[in-house]
Amino acid sequence: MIKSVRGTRDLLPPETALWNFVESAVRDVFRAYNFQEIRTPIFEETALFARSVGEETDIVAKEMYTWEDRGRAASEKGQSLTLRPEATAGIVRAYIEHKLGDRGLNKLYCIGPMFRRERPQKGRYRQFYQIDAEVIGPPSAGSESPARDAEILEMLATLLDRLGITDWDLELNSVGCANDRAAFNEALRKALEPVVGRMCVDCQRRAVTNPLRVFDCKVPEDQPIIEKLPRISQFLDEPCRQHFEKVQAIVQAVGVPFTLNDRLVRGLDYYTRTAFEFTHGALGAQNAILGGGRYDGLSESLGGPAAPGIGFAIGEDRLVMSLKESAEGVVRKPDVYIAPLGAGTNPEAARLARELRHHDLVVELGDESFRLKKSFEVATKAGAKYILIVGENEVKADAFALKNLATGEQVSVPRADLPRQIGQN
RNA sequence: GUGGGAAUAGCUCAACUGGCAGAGCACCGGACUGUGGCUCCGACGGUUGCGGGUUCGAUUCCCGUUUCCCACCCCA
Repeated sequence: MIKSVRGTRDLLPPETALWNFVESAVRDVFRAYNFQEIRTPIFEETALFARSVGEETDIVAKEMYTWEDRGRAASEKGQSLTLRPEATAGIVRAYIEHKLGDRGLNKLYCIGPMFRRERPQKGRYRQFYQIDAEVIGPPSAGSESPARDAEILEMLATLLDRLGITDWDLELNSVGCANDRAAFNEALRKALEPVVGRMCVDCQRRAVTNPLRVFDCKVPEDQPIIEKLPRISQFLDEPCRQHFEKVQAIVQAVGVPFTLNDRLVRGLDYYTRTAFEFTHGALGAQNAILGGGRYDGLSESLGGPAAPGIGFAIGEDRLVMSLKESAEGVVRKPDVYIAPLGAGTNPEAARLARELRHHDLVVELGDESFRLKKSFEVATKAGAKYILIVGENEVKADAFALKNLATGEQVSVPRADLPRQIGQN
């Protein structure tokens, strides 16, 4: 038997209703902030991700689905292509390619699948779904303003509340600009050198490969050492420091609670200044439900105009997972089950179904070969509110037996009154 | 990529130290010929993930492999 490949999965009903619920809430909320949808290809030239996400990141170094395309002629070599591991790079590429800044398209969102070749785990798949939004534009459009950072954060708080996720926590930090980070990294290496020998084996490795990750260490014995390490906040230059303070002031003013976390670092090369993460308990090691930050130099590094931006990605798989227990009854059950009864009643039943569906009712249609008992069982199992019996007597009278399956109340309803009768409650 | 756990009916899970592979739910039929849910009865359902080994005999023990889960790495 052929099965779905490692790290991929089928999304089945009724869970798909939950996905649609999430996505339509997202579209509603984003619309209120004047975001518009963009759909970019799910594969791009490999170079795009290498240059934006960063050659040295794990994503690019070992987690991408990359292949060599066929050339135009059989003998010709094709270009290297990659399934997108994240959305920002493609959106910024489209922004540059279509000069979206000149068209005033500064607020974009995208919902779709991403691909990373990681070891699968709960809430971590090789094809996973992200909801992504970006504010990007020329500095003259205010895209560099702390007001944009704050607007994004407030929008996310609104979205999570709207989805019924109440126990979230917003963690906020600034990772500064490139210069700040270089100075900080240097200081961090120096500070680690004399103490790293007393730390856990993981930290000893991190100190060499990725010193920033030392801050993620959970070993209790290491905490006193980590507490004394330099923080990025001490290395922010004056513009970055002011920017971050203004972001906090606005977020505070609109009443969105947050925690400063100067251990919060981002893995992708292009991030600058504001970095944030919304977390949610009960998701195991994958407690981050969404994350994002500013990427002021990304457009230029891809050969585009100056276009500061800030964006985020929501892990939709995890979001849906955290919604699962709380969200019941998202599926719309049939308003009515039509039960044709006896040979030759199918056509009349089909006519009735068509009429009722045109009235925006959800209609399930049985078959004249079913015994009435079976029709009742099927209707009940489907969760229909009403069952409509289309038998010989009814067709002759042009009035149909309509029974409320919850109350057991049954009445004869003239054809013309059916939509109104069924549409009630 | 590393370490650990798991895999048995559509679903959730049993099966003692190696001895006929089972239950609940679901599904289908009947009791009940144009009236559901409840109840009762019956039927269906399996290459025990896959491949090899040990054994008279393997769901059980061993080796390999695949997938899922947990934790790393990393990240949304």
